[in-house]
Amino acid sequence: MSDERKRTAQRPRRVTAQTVAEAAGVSRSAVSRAFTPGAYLDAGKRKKIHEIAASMGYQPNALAAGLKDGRSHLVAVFVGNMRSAYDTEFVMVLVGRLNALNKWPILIDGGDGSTKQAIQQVLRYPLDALILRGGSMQNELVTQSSKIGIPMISSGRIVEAKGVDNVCCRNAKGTRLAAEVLVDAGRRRFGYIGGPEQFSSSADRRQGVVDVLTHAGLPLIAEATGEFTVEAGFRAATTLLQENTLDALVCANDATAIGALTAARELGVAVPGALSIVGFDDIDMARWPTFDLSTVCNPIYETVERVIWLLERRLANPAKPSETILIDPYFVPRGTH
Amino acid sequence: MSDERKRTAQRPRRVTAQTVAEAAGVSRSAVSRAFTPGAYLDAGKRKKIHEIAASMGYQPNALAAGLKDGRSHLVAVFVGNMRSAYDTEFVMVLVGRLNALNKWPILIDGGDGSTKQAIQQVLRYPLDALILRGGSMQNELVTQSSKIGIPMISSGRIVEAKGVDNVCCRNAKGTRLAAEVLVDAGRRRFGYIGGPEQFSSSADRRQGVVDVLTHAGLPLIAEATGEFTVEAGFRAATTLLQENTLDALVCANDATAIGALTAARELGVAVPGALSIVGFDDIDMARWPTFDLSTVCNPIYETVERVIWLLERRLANPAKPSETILIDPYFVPRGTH
DNA sequence: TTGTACGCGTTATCAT
DNA sequence: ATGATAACGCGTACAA
Repeated sequence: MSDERKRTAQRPRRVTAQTVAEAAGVSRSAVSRAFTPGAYLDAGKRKKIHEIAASMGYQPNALAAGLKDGRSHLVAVFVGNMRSAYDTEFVMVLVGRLNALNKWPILIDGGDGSTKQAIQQVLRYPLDALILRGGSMQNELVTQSSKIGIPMISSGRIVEAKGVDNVCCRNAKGTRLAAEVLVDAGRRRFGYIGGPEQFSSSADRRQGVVDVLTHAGLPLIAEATGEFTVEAGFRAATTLLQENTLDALVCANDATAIGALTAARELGVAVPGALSIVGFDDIDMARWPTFDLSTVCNPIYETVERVIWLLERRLANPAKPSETILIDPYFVPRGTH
Repeated sequence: MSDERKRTAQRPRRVTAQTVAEAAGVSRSAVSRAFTPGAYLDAGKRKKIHEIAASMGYQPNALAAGLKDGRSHLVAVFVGNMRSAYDTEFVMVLVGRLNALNKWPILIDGGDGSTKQAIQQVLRYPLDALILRGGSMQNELVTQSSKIGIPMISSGRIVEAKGVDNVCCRNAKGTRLAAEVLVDAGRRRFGYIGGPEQFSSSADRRQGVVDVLTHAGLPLIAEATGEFTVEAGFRAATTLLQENTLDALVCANDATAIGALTAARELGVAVPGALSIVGFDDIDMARWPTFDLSTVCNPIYETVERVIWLLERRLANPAKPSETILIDPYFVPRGTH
């Protein structure tokens, strides 16, 4: 009776194969076989077990199965900045693909500082893999989980460590493409709005612009940091445009460019008449009629496809040497250049 | 040797408590106790075990622990529409809160049709709970998991079923607040752009507008469906404004309103001079300088807080009767009314 | 304070 | 084709 009270106060445990076996008058292993494709089992018996299982709401416990065969089918996804439109679009596509493969993405907000303890905790799960999207503070995570032996795939930032595969955009090439288009169109007075310095992608994208300008014998007249956000892009562009006469503004990403575009409009600078603005990433919003932003496409589907591909290869062969796949961005001409 | 080859070809298994115990010259239970706060264990021995564990990269396996105590700390999060800005903002906040509580969110894209099989698969995990965000096709999911006995918390859509807790915005009140502001400001010729019919929130939001207009003795001059997206809002508003003379446009959500705002600008209709436009949700974008959208706030943090609160209460007391918490929206005056 | 032994739910192996 | 049994890694009741 004390036992009974305990049982009702506690959460009722899941229905187990044992219970189903008793209800069906078969052995527990028969139930297990009924749910194992290709296992030897009388067809009628299998059907009967399935029916009883369905009526009792039985499903094999994936945790116990994973304990047995060492595969949890759980994949942690660390997102550097959950407020970035590109990163969230990326994650949503990634989640859909993982779902389709019966891999279960555990999402971790890598943004704030409280993450350190979260890292510890989530690494207690025997993860099939760890996927990193962008971010900067993940060094600890990388060392931790490579010690544990969890395969890692990083995207948006190249991690040089054993057992880490990478998928990354050719950032410098992207801005180079954009800058070339603007130079060819006759633009001569360039400004640049970058991202935070700690991101290597920031440096690479800036370098692409500088390369083209140097080659064309043009100066980079002014630059500022836009922090990768609309608000910061707005502020940076406002300052830049008030203090300089520019005819081209290359931005480190689309959010920044959209902020810059808004600033130009408020200042009465005609886009693209007097000023060209280009972004980077090609997020959904860039396509909206209000913006119609010329930008560099950082292809999400292709990148996710590569991440998934590396994931499957790594799972098939854990000893496979690490590799880095570079994705080619391309210019998307729209209405702001 | 065949054994050895197998071991290197396969993925190396995680370090286990047994291995650490051998390395430290203690029993396996001592290792377990070393990681159990408040367990009896010599302080020096605990420290030594921790050091050795750290050097070997040992962490207790959360799967095995969960198998023992019946709690996986895994929470599935079903997202009805991963392309909705509001839903993604919501999910990101939710994920952060769950992480902080050491609950691990498994994200499921409830959007496309391939989901049915995914539902089956993810329910094999002994989930602590299931959180539903919006969406429509989740009836099967609800019956399935209530049979299994997994607690569910739905947000954005009220699910009438035993064991399902709900958090939902007072949708009609929200649009009522907005419509009242517009009527008080002297607007008389109203249009409405709604969402898809299968969502109850669509009907409720429309009703709020109708209530106010009826009370004021005003007609609803024209309406259309905006599908909750920017593009559809743009198209709907274009048609509505070309075929009618309106001075107020209430939209079912912010995406729709932003589309409508863009359409008004392209048609040369002055906002807010000749036309008021209000949205619903108060997503990040509504605040951006280009839009500066007057809208109804559907408070994300408060809603997430309630979801978390219900989750913890349910976990503490699985037999607790279901409840529905209603959230009060409020009008956010900005530049479009 | 410490070690032994059991159970959590599953699947694979081994007899039958 | 089927049932008993071992093993996966852990926490803990129990005995020492």
